[in-house]
Amino acid sequence: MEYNFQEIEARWRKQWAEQKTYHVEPDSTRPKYYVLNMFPYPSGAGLHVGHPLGYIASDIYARYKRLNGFNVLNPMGYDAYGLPAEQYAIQTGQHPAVTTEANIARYREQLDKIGFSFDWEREVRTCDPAYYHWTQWAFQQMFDSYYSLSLQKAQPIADLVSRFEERGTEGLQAACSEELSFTAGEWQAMSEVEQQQTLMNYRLAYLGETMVNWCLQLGTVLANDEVVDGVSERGGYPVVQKKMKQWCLRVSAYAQRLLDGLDTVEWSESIKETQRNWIGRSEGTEMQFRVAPLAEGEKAAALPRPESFTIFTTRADTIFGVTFCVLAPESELVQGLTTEAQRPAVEAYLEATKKRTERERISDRRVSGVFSGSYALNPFTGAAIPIWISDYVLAGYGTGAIMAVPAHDSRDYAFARHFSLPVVPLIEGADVSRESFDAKEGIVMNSPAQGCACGGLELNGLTVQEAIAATKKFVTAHGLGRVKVNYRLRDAIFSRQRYWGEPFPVYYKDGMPRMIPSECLPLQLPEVSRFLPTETGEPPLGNAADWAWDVEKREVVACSLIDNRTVFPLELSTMPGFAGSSAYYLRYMDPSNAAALVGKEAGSYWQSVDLYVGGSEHATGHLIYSRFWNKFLCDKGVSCSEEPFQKLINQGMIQGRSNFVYRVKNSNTFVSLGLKDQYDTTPIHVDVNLVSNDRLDLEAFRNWRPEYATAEFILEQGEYVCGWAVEKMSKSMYNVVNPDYIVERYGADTLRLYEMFLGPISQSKPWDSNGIDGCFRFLKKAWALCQSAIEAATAPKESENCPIGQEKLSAACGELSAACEKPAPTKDNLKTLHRLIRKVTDDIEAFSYNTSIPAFMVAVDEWRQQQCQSPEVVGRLCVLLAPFCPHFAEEVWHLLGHGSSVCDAQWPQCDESYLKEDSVRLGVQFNGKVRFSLDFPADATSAQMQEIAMAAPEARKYLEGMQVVKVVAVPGRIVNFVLKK
RNA sequence: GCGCCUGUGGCGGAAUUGGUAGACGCGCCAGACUUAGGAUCUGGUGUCCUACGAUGUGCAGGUUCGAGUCCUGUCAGGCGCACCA
Repeated sequence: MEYNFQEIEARWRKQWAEQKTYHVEPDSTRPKYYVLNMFPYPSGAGLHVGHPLGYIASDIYARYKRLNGFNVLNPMGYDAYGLPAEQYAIQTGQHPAVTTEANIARYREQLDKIGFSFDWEREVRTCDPAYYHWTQWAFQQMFDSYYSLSLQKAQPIADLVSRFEERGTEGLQAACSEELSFTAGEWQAMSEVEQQQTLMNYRLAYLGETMVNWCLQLGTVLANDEVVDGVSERGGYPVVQKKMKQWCLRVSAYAQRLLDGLDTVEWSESIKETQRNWIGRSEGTEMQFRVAPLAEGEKAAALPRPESFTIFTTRADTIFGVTFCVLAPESELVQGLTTEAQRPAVEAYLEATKKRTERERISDRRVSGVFSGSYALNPFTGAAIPIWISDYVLAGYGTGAIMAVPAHDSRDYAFARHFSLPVVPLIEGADVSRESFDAKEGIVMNSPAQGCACGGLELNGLTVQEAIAATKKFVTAHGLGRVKVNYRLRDAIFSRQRYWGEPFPVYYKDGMPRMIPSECLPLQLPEVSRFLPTETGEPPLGNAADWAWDVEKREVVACSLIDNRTVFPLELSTMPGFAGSSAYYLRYMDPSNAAALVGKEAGSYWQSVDLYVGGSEHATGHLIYSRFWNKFLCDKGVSCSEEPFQKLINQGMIQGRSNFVYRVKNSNTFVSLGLKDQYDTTPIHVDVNLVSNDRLDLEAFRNWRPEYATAEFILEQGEYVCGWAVEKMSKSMYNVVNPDYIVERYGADTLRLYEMFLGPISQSKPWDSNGIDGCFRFLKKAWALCQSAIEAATAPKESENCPIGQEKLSAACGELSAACEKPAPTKDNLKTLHRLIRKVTDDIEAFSYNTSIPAFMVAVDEWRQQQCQSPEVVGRLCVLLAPFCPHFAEEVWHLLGHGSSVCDAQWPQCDESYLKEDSVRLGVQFNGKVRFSLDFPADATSAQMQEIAMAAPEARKYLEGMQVVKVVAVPGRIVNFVLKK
């Protein structure tokens, strides 16, 4: 019987849906396993073949785990908030909710055709109020928390308030925007608004005046990871720095835990490294530099002149090579340290710097700066050194001030050379005449002799590493500064001036934000008259007629009712994309719980994601934010696990493989690839769906576009061969391959098999339809093998003609196969089987699916040669094949007479005894070169192998006249003789 | 500049601990069956040579009886960070 994949797949698709085969509930009698895919944004273009790559890989693992007795959670949902739907809305007026709904329907239809074992009853959508209820709730929890550095844990903000009432900031170790210092008395003397402003400094979700990445074209701010090379990741519009009041999340508080957690998870080294870079921990020293008194006749600026300032350095050992200091232009110290004489120059410089955008700063790295007029005193030597201002020092990192050591820092060096400042080398043998010596290695020299201002620190002769440690110790002991750890990781900006996102559950009273009561959540996204910013430049929610909060009625009311006594304006910005994706994996555990994000029972059963599959492009976005979010929820006792994703697999991107036809210039004639060099041609992208194995379907091409209806072709051997190139998969290059097309033509099982066969999951590779026939052929061969086994099992009763494909079939076949004698598997059959079991089991555990598919092909070929008709062997083949080709396996499983789904079968165990060979053929080498092979007993020892090899007639000609120096015999591998004349 | 990863036939890619490099698939070649084949089946296919044989995993060294695999250097490609002190 033919392998009718369309009929088979449709039937099981229906059956699985009706039987709810993939629905799961917590079950304390079985171990759990949680498999998760990064949920997709439902774009208007639908799925292309790249999307299912990761889904198939994780589905195989999910099914494999289930066959091994695990209770597997494998959910799917949609990251439904996002820019494209909103931009489409602006252009067409179509409400984003409508387009999103339509796109989701299309995605679902496409996903359903591929045979995933998703539990659709657990679907979540980030734009569903029942879902974003908990996004808003988490935000409020962060607002009501601060981070205690002594406990390394988020704590209720109320605890901080009572602490302030008792002791002020004394002894407080808390993550904050700015180090504050006040007494209990001072706290009590503050007005309520002042107290609220003070608390903002500590809240984990806070309103902050920060420099943000502002994108004018998108009309919104962007997080650091959404800006690439000074332009927006989405759209590529310019991004400028702007000071704005925005909601922020104090991600930086968790920097150390985010770093430490990386050592506990099974992620690829490269993605861990990317996160380590992004967190950017650097251990250094903060040192106080006193400011030198003004010289005679100098006039200070009007502003109060600081007595000292603090710098941050990782190279404390180079303190004796400091020849100047540099302040960031934005530093608060600049005003106070600028002398009257230098003021015009400094003002001019600050003005010029402000005008330069981030983009210009990156592209144009000319050395620039200005002298402040003031001098600092080296804390060790007391020497006076000039204080400069330059934009190569960043205000946002460290203290915004540095000590410059031109001999050992390339940026300081460039600056010193440009402004003719002295360079003092400190490392033996370092040549600093042309460039600085930046490496942290070598032996220190040139530190002053005993008896300098801070005598007792002797660095000469130490290695750099020793000198850093010695200096740190000295600095701490003498109160010159402190050891400090800095992180590059910034707080996440959490406001977006957009419509299609989660609204903030916040209203404003006296200019201070207040949370709406958590019982009133979710605060639903209002309707707006238009999706663009308002005329006054407010975010799109400014267009909503009903967007005010009535604190008495506890509901949303019309904006016209705002009186700032009982009715207040609501927040107009919305949350960014990463808000909704930060805790969705928790929601899948308990998707319909109305009382909590995730219930205690569900949470403690499912714990965390065991296997997470998705693209590596989220390394510094989603994968940082959701780890932060989870750690916070873990502190609050909501999440049960410190890390949300235990194992992470990054699937590579599938690129497009474009095809070209070559049009002879000024004609409608197209020449085949091999002959194109004989003509003057223009390559034209041709839709890859008109091409098969790089051969163009001429008829389809003529019908593709009206202008090609009369096309003429110059063929090679009767065929038109197309050129090809690997490019990004995109509509404009006509190289988008739609999975529906593959499913229609070859079936879902072939698609699944082929996507895995394409190469290692984590590698990026182009989609190439050329190989798909090989996988299709394999399934057809496997089908034929299975058919003969089914026939053998059911044939004896010729009178009852089994109508295959009918409903009653499985029951009927069950009786039949029990009644008749089944062909027993031969030893060879079983040998092939157990070798396959071993290989496939090992491969799945290692996510190396691309290598287990060849193993299936070889095994099926072997069985066909052995004329295997054993239902037992074929049955176990079905189970092995079930994760890869579920429809196929299910069909054969039923035809073999099994009543239940193959999904609930048991994964076969490998019987090692079948793998042992009686004898094994090994190469015999002389002087490292294989000369002949011999059969050895499989369990031969090294000594026995030597004996056999030396006695072999073939060996005589090599051993003659030679002296055996050494014999190496590796059982199971090789026998090697080392000979000498 | 710093960090991470990858280099194997015409192509995608295999190769436990160092042990007969190129599994499997595509493509190509030959044959069988066919009125026909973009169907099916069988055999062949790294390179050089008529053959014996030689040679071969980016390049150059090293360790070893033996290296795709280990070590050193180098080149190329990809990714991440990037004036982070």
